[in-house]
Amino acid sequence: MTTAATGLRARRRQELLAAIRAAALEELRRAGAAGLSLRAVAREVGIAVSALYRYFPSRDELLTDLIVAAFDEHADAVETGGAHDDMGEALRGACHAYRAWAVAHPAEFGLAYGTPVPGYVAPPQDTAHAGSRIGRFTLELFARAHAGGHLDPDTLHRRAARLSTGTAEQLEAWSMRHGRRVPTEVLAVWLDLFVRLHGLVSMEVFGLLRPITPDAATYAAEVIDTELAALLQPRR
Amino acid sequence: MTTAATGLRARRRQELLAAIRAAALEELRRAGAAGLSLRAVAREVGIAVSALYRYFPSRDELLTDLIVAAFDEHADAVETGGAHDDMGEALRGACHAYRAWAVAHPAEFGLAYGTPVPGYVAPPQDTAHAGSRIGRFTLELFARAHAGGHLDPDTLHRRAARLSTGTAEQLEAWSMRHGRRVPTEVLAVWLDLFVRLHGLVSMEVFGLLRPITPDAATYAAEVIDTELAALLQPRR
DNA sequence: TGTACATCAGTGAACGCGCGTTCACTGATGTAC
DNA sequence: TGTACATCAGTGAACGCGCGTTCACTGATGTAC
Repeated sequence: MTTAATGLRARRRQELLAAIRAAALEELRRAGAAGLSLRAVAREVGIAVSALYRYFPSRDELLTDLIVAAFDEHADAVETGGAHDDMGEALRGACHAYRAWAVAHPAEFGLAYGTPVPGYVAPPQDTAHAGSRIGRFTLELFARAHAGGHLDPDTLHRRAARLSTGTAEQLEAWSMRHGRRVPTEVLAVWLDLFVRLHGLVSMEVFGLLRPITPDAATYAAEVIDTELAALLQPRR
Repeated sequence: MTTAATGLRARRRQELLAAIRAAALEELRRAGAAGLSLRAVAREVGIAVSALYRYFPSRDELLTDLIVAAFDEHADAVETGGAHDDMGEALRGACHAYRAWAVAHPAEFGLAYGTPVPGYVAPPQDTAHAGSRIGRFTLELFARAHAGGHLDPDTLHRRAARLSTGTAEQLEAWSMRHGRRVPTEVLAVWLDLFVRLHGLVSMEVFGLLRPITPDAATYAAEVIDTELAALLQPRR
């Protein structure tokens, strides 16, 4: 007799899986990726250690799961933040969401984008898709902004003037691989913005900005404004 | 009877200390900061574990020592790279040295600037001085470039227009603390460059650029060129 | 609806391991005279 | 220069601990008839 559309066992399994993930995140925050311990996770959930092996075949698989989840949540946040019809608002929203999620989830951010965990290599087939979502989404924003004539031609020209053929080829290969055809200099300013934003956020999250600008939120807003002002058409 | 100006014991002590540091770096590369183990270090040096306690009172002190050394070596590299009379060359050299050292020493870079080691907090009085050397040196370069009229006034004006009073106060407090009086917008473009450069380097070192631009060196040179071109007086 | 059997989730003990730190020790280096 | 003593660097065993993973088990959930 099936008790419901999805059986009692299946439902309990989902609940416990969620509890395990939550406890693992807690542990990640407390002890870091290298210190994440199955026994501590089990203790927190209130089950035997060995029960974890019904959910994850090894500690590394649990780590991979957390990494993929971090990428996905971060991408969800950026996509939500970038959901505007006005292109300027969309880009601003995406940038601020990128930062806001990272600041609110430093441990997950560090896990996904920080010092690699030694002795652990994330299997690319698992993480590649989730890890590239933000890149694909923001590139799509740039493509739309460019198509709509919102990008400043001077900025594009200046960037094109410094673009090497080597970089151009790599950028084009990447965008092709993700099915988005876009002028090369747009790809270049897209990556430039990304790099700057990531530098800003990782310096803040890892505490490197604290001695200089303790109130990093204000500074972050300025950097995003300055960068977008240089990128977007002055008249709008 | 003293056998030399610095006694036999003292000399041996220095040698063994150097060997311990070298082995600890090796271990850092292999196992990461969280996995750095005194026993493994002792094994590699070929001494008993307990002997390490004659050199470092605890594992954490050894970590602190490595962090300070990383900051210092990085700063040495940047100061050497920035040693030019021509201000453009000096800034370019410093930026490239910043990146080159990081790419050549990924483990040390990650230790100093990456995900914090959980359960370990570097004592500020030990790391603050070494950790701020690069900031102080590059700010000095900016101050000289500005004094010599090498910074592009348009860029400075544009940046000043977006500068909040909050950020301005924090930046000025920092520069005062390090005894360098400089116009606020110069401080702002200095930090902007720093953030961008750090984003570039940490994305490369942590492998985030690999899927996009596998040949990161070429892209890095472009970013540095683009940024400096916008910063420096067009005529030179 | 009721019964007999199969599946499967969670248990608890055990394995072998490496860890940081302490401590009483020994033998070599350094010092006073 | 030679001797007696003090200092100190390195040893090796021991401590208590937490770890990932395996395995035979039990009892509850699900299925077939």
